[in-house]
Amino acid sequence: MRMLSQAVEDYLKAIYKLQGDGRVATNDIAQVMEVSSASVTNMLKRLTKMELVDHASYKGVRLTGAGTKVALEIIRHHRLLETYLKEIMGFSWSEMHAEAERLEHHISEEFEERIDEMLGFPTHDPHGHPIPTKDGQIADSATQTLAEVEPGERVVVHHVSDADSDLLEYLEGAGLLPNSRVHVVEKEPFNGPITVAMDGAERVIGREVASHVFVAHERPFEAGA
Amino acid sequence: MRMLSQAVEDYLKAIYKLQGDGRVATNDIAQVMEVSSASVTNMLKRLTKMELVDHASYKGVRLTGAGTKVALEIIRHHRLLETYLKEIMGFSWSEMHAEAERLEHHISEEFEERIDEMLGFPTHDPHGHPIPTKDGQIADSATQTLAEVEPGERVVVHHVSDADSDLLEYLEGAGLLPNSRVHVVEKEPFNGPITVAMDGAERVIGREVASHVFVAHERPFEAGA
DNA sequence: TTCTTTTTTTAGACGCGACTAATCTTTATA
DNA sequence: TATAAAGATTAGTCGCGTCTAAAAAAAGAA
Ligand SMILES: [Mn+2]
Ligand SMILES: [Mn+2]
Ligand SMILES: [Mn+2]
Ligand SMILES: [Mn+2]
Repeated sequence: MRMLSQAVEDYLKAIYKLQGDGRVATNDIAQVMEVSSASVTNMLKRLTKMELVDHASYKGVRLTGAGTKVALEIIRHHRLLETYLKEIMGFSWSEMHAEAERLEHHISEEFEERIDEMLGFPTHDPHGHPIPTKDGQIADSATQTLAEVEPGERVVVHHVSDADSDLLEYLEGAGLLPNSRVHVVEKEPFNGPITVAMDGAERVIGREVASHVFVAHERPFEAGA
Repeated sequence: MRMLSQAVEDYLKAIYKLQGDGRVATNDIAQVMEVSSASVTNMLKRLTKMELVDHASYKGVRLTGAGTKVALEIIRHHRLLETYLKEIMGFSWSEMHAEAERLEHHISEEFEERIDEMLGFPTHDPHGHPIPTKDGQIADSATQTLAEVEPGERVVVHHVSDADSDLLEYLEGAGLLPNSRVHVVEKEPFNGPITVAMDGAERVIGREVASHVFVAHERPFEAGA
């Protein structure tokens, strides 16, 4: 396997994250990568030649087996790095993400193994995202958000969105991080605020915030594979 | 200050290391960078436009103040990383160097500060090379090698060459690392082997090896600024 | 000083990864 | 179903960082 560029790796990662069952649209890739659609088409042609994706003109794109493997490898780097930067080096949520976003492309397998070991082979990163194994296995994530939970129900935070680090700071302050037990006490109508209880203490949060908190009804870290 | 590419940073570092008093030759840069002379000329033109070097056609090149600052910043990253990788993460000599060579271009100032702090603000890397300070101060290195020391003299290893990691493994086994006290017992003529005593135990090493071990007559880490 | 060798630069090319503008294909709407 | 809008691709350009081959300049030898 020849050396892949940072750009190639980031495209594969983006496609992986956009790709559910079906195929991924050029425009969607352009949006998350913050480049023009023309740039995406150009890259897709090259990724196709490298047999990392399967692209049919005007019909979207899908990762091949090889492409998936690369994407998962980069995601593994990213999540191990995030965990290491936060747990061992004391980075904040926002610094941690930005740093991992760059370093994920530049660490060696040796480095990956060292931090994995130093962290005690973690299965999830600080957001609660599953860390792919070295051979490309990955647990699937909870899909229900706290905003969808009915009053009276008790859930456990599985993972949180990694999109907005200010939000993460807020969630940390509110105690809404992976593994927190949450009891939904009340929901105001018309997308109104939600009253939750954690460790007995009640707290009111907005519906918007709640929609970035993903929950499960059982203990989350036993749930996945 | 805009973002500089890895290539630009590595050129500046190479020029810094080649540059003594005078100017650096295109061919010498080409050799250490392992690229063609034409590539070097091309890069020198661009570095000149960026005001990082001062290049006169056919007359060699010198770093400007700004160029020196960048070079020292990268060298600081490199040496802090080497120290961190070896001391905290348990990398070997060869892995440590290769890893630092890449990561030096990709860590943030935040990362730099964290490892500096975690290491207790070291002044020298595992080779004994001085680590530039954040504001670009650097201690100068010893220039006498163990091969030049006369029998009967007692010296302290200041630093070792970082060129050959097999050699470093050997030096580590022999106990010839920075701060080791060495008593030169005997030197065979015609570039023959040198007998040294360390902690009482005698050992015979080749002249070639000895020429990669730089020594001082006083305690080295008190000597520099 | 003149010729030869070495060093450096120039000229022209290439792949990467981005861009804009124009065009083509597909999908939605009237 | 014809037309308009949205989505995707093509065409052409650019800077980066590399290359080889050829030309020019500097240094060394006769
Ligand atoms: Mn990235
Ligand atoms: Mn994450
Ligand atoms: Mn480097
Ligand atoms: Mn070093």
